[in-house]
Amino acid sequence: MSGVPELPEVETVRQGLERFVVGRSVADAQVLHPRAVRRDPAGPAGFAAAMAGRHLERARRRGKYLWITLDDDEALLAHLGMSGQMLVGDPERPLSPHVRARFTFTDGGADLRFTDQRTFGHLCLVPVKEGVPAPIAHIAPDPLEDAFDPAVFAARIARRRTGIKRALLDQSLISGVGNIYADEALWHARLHWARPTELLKPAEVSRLLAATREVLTDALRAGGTSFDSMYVNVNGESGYFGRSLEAYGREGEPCSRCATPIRRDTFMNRSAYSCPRCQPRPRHPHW
DNA sequence: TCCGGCACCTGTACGC
DNA sequence: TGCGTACAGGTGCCGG
Repeated sequence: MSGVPELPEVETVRQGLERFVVGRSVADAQVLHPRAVRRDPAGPAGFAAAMAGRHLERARRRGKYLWITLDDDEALLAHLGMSGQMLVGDPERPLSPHVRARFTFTDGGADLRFTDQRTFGHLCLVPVKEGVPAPIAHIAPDPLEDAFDPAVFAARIARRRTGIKRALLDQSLISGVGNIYADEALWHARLHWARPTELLKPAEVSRLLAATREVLTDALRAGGTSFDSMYVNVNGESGYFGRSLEAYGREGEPCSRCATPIRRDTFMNRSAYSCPRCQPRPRHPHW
């Protein structure tokens, strides 16, 4: 199975869309699985009809959301979910079983296929207000955007009453951080995932933010796929699998700083990996 | 308003 | 071998 698209992979996809589909006009749109457009009030037929003939202007991203602007007021919004990919290639090639939506273009060139094994991803045609698609207006900027304000982030963290990892995963506070990079950022910042947000020192919050930016930036650099031809996958498969992770998925392996075995805890029916020595458990954990 | 918990989905790994 | 179950994950939604 290929990896979950994290922010660096989504950015790679955005760049691929910018290169291969932006500037072209949709001839025909097909929805092959209704769940792919479940967030679109127009439904599969309405979505497909509304996409036909549209000109694709720019590919943009916030956190793990992607959108292609269609004009000043509307955009095609996409989330890759757990397994989504955007594939660009020969329009005559056979349809693979997990293609959920397909777009052909008026120039007759390569088509665009949204494939998604586990169907957590989705597409929808949405209004844009002040440069942001309406359904994601509640999402905070991601830490690599100019719009991200560290002071606002710190102030909001201080008002929270929860654990720091939960806060890192809350897209309304900071977007684009998933389970993997949350654990990695916390390891770099030497903070335990259950540290109560309201008790974090300002220096710890800024350390965490710096670590978050660092892991995302490193991943972006390592995950940058080059697109040599139109017929490559516009996805981010060379993402975190190509890098060494310090905490995530390393239960029992020695911490690279202190050699203590990495610990795995159950967290939100999932996992949290940390170094028991570098990231000591707080006195009053917020599980 | 804030917070925690769960539904959604399917391929893979593992135990009996 | 084959079956059943646990697990992986982000996000929207619901209830307290």
